[in-house]
Amino acid sequence: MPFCLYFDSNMVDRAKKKIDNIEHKGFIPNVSYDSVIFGFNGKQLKILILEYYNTGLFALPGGFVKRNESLDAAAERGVRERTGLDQIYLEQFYTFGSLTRSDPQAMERILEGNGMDRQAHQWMLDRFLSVSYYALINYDEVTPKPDELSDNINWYPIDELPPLMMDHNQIVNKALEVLRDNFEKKLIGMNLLPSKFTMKQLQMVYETILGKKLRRTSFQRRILGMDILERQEKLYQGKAHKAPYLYSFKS
Amino acid sequence: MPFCLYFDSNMVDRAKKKIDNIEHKGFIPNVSYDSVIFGFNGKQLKILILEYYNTGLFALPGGFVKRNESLDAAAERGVRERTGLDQIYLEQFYTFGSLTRSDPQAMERILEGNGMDRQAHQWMLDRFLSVSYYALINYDEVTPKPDELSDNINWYPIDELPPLMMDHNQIVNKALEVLRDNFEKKLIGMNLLPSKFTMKQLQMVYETILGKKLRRTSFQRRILGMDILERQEKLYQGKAHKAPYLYSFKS
DNA sequence: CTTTATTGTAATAATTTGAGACAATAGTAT
DNA sequence: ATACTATTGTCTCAAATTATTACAATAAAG
Repeated sequence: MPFCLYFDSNMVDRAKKKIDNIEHKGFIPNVSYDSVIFGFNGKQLKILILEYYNTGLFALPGGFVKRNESLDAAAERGVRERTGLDQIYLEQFYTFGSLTRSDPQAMERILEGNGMDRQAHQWMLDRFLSVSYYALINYDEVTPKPDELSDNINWYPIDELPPLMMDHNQIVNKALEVLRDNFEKKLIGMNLLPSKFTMKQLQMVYETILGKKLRRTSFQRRILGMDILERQEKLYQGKAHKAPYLYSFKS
Repeated sequence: MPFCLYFDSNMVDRAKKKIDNIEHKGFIPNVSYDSVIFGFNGKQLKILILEYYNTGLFALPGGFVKRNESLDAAAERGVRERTGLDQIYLEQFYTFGSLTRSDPQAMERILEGNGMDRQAHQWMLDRFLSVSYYALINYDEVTPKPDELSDNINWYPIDELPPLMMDHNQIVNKALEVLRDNFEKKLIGMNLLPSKFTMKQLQMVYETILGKKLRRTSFQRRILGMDILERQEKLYQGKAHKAPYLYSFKS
């Protein structure tokens, strides 16, 4: 079959645009984002994991960056679509770009499992760099929604994750590392709790994320000393002991 | 001029490869890296800045990621090419992806200034995400080398930077922020010094990066208490006072 | 009205950090 | 030779911070 071996730059432009339309659907090629969405159910730290149709493959929620969309906006859009929440605490933490991270075979299985045309989505089989974000959300406010390619989306405790596709387990580990590093420095614990919470709940969050027991009195004194909490009404839990105060974060 | 409006996927593949060769020269499109290369001359913290031929434009050293090269390897290659050094302390710190960061006009000036064909390098005028790294190197061991597009490469004190193109000033600011956050936590000060150094030199590094004076005695006690230094021979500087010990980092 | 588990805060002990003090030098000046 | 000067390494004691214990104040149950 004859094919033009030389074409002028005008033709190149047009061909490129054409191929972009066919192949990338207006997305930036070779770049994706993945998000590690953390929630806290009162006892355990959990993250949202997708399961793709008919494949048994588990993955982090993620997606692609539109040509006319900022990177942050793409990640925000993704988390909003999965959780239904606006105004999410979201932080970029690393960009993964090893040569071995992409897995075209797994991607093919996902396309097949969804009955999608392999050729029309060939660009998805290419190498991708993943810009990774973590989000902290209020577990109780969320009804997770699967994406177009997936069956299922569920909370998994971070120490009971299934094997994830590609390097997603590694991404989760890095997210945890960075979260722990940033947790005290940036005072972001509130994002995992409802707007009003007890000191005990806050302490549980800290203990779970830092992975160690904290002394109740020191914790209370330290947090109150930071002058970031506002004391609200008492919470009567119907338990036979002193009722705790509720607190909310200032500003 | 007639142009094929529909082509089968095989043709798409071949066309894409062809266009990649013409346009991206084997690089991943829409992704670049930039590096903030820090050095310490004994008094000031400096970074390496490029000046492009005939444009008056200043920029961070950077480049593109080859299709068969990991992201980290690309950044390492870049820093190695600019500094001549192997085994560099290099850390990825953020990926910049706003819609406004790319500046095709500036890019055109650079291509023109270098007498390069605008059409053949049109891909460079597209939108780019920049994965940014910072490097800490031993100032005295380096003879910086300009890249293919630039005239000049020079050390600039971080508080006397010229206006840089695109969002590069913002990238430097973020690098400084992250460097300061990581500095004590990761004990990376040694990378800015020769392998043997005095306590005073190390203190100067800490003071410069943290931006505050430290108490000599407390600093010495704290650092020695960390048990990360090995004491070496004394350094006779020909000065009329007690000679300091040299230290090196353990392991 | 006593008991129980938990909460809020104060008091005290332990540890870390700050700020001087001081002896030991390596060269210079006398 | 001897005294002088600036700097270094280390020690001591004070100040501040953090850990641990103690204890009174509940809210509901028995």
